[in-house]
Amino acid sequence: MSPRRAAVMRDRPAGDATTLRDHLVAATDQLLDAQGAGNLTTREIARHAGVSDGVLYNHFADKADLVLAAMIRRYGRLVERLEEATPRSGEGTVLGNVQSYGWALSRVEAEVMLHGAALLADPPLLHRFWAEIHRSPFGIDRLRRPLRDYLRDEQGRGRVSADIDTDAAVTVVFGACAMVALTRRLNPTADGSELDRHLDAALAAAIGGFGAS
Amino acid sequence: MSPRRAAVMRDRPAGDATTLRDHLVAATDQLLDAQGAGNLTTREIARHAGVSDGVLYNHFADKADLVLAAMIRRYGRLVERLEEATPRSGEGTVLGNVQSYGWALSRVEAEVMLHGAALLADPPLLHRFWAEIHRSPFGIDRLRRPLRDYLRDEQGRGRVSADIDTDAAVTVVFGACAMVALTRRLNPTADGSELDRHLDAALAAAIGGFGAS
Amino acid sequence: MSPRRAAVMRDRPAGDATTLRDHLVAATDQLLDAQGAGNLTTREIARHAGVSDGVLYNHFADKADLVLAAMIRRYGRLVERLEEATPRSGEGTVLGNVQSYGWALSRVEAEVMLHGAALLADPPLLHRFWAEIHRSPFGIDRLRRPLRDYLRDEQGRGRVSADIDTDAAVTVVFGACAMVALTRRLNPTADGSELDRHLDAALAAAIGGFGAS
Amino acid sequence: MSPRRAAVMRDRPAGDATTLRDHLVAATDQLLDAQGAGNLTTREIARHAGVSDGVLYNHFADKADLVLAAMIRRYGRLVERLEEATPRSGEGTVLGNVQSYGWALSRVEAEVMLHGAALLADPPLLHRFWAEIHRSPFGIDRLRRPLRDYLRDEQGRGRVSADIDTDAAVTVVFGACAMVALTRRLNPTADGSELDRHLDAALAAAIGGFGAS
DNA sequence: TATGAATGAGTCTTCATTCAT
DNA sequence: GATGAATGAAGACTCATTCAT
Repeated sequence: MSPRRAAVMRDRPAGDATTLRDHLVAATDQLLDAQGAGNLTTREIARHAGVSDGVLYNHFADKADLVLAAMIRRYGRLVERLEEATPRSGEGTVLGNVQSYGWALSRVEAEVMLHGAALLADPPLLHRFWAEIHRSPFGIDRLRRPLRDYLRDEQGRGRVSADIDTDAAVTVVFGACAMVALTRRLNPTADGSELDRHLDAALAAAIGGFGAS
Repeated sequence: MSPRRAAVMRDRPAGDATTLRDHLVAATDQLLDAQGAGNLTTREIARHAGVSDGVLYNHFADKADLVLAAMIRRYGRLVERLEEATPRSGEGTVLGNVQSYGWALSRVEAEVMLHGAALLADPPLLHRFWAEIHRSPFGIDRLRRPLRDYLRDEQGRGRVSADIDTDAAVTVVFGACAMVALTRRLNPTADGSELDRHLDAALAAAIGGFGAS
Repeated sequence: MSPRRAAVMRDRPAGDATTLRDHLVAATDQLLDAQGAGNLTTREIARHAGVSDGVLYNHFADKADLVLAAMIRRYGRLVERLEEATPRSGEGTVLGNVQSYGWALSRVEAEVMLHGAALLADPPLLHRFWAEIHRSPFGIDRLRRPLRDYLRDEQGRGRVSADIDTDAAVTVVFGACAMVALTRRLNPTADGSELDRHLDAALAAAIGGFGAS
Repeated sequence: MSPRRAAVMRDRPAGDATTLRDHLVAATDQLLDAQGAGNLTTREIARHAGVSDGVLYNHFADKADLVLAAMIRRYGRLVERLEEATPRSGEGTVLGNVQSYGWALSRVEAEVMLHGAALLADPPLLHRFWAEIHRSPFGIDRLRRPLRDYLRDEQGRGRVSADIDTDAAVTVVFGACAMVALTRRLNPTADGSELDRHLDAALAAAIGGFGAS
């Protein structure tokens, strides 16, 4: 005599432990991707998830709570994607490694930018997101850690200056990639490969240094 | 002979040529600052400007038109503020110059970020903003030009590597400053001077280069 | 299992299958009658129907859609009422039959006139109404058909001239009745029975012919 | 030291006695023709008249007052147009005379119908119109009088049955023409000449009579 | 627990009317 | 009297949230 399951959940294979809550988060995540956070109605989410308008409130305090969960899920996915792109120290050249990591990073940033913008535009939601992120292991720092660790490893191998503040270097790389990502967002019609070359040049400038020796 | 002026404008000193249109833009600008663009209603704007609900439509096609005007005004102010911070080539050290410019830039970016986010979250508005911006001299490039020109001047003096792509270098500086600005936005309670030191370190890393010689 | 019903519908007897949609159409129909279509607000409809302002949009695309449904309902009722008044050929006299049908017709026309006016004043609505009407069997022709069939039957019996265009005759009868209906509408205080006599005279003139034999 | 004249009125030739009031009525009349009475704003009227938004209230109690004046003017024009079409008794045939008058009448009715509809849809305005019309010589009866007088003249000549109620006959003719006018309005794409033939047939049926002799 | 229609506060926008100039 | 910007009361419609079933 278990409680009623939503229609969508009833058709799932027996072993599937996906809860309706997860299902809602996943559906919201997809819609977030498709149309940004601004024009997202609870009705659309319910429709897209194949459930009734009201269930949402059985699993989340309010709409913001659901959107928040979806954004966190999205953040988690992006972190994983980024971790896969982490270069291995000692292989290739440092510049090549950072550049290829930069390409992946820039794409992740372009993707995160839209949702980050929605967050920035909604301070209370941002605050909740921020608090939630820092509860998970490493917090926001987990995003930066792979590159920092890589740079430190290369310092150990003598391929990166020993007297460099690796945290500062990470900021430089993340920043350059973010600038290119922003340009990509602002100019959707821009030549993508030209932006890639610009990013390569920027990372080369940072790694080589601008200062006259 | 002439129609009446809005109640708010009537109390102004005789010489004040501020139009109600300007007044509305200024009021919107202030509210934008105080609460972001997402939760901004026409009624709030009218109330804050001290005028009736409908005036807005005597001066602007619609709400978006007013918000756009306010954002452009804000953008113009920021550009000017930034131009004042442009370093003079040949004086001090390149690193010191870029760092002090970076502090100003980072603050400008922190300020622009909130409204840029609203823009990013509202594609049609972004499109109109973008078109409007590029109609003014230099367009968005005007933001980057002062630093690029400075770096080129220093190249001429032999204080910046001749083989550096100055556009790429600008991207690196803007990016690092933007990262710090973002952190500032995300952590309003963070220690500002620590962020300043981090920015100095990042710019030093970029200018000096990370790569082991 | 099922969602709740509107407060108004909850008090209905168990067997009552009236939907809220029907209830809204009926309420609109009544208001249309009471105050014409020009000054009809969605709030008034909701208030008069005893429901909240927003329900309307759960059942209709927009206000026009609801008003249209109400008008079509009204049109259907009138058509039925008119069909009941159709004379039987062979009985009484042709003049008497047409006159008594004319009385009914004139009253129907007086009633339809107000809403027809609203329709005429709102071309897009008129267009939708027109399209909708023609989807139902017979379309607008269904209104004219009973009288035309009656006249044809009488032609068969030799009680109406064989060389008469029955469609033209229908136009004459409908027109005379409409003129009287209009007068009724314009002079709400006029003596109704005098108008009835005038209508009788008009139909007598048409059936007898004006021309000197 | 006469009062200020509106800009539009200043350019008129010296002898032109047209008042601003008349000018406003004429402008409204034109707009009424172009876009019906429903979507008519005071701003549009003022713009079209080339005057300021506010003058209207120096010459009329409110918008309805102005629209009313325009409708009365329009009514007067139509009456005149119709009077010009009055047939002369004794000439041609009665049927031919009534048919050619009918064509003119039907066109006048088609034109009046749209504004009449607006009137019917706005009872208070209708009431004022009605009162105003009856203040002018003959009132609404002036519209019917020419045809009635013609029929009476023909009765005198023995070309129309002496025992016909000419008022009733006028109702029949006006009605048939109105039906055709309505069809014209409802089916803007309909074949005009087919409608003309239908009207001819209807008038022939009425004048000849339907009843088997 | 799921359902989905009902709720009603809130949004942008229009427009007749007013009134200082 | 003329001007035209200011006024503010509606209007249609949206949508997060509730709740009887």
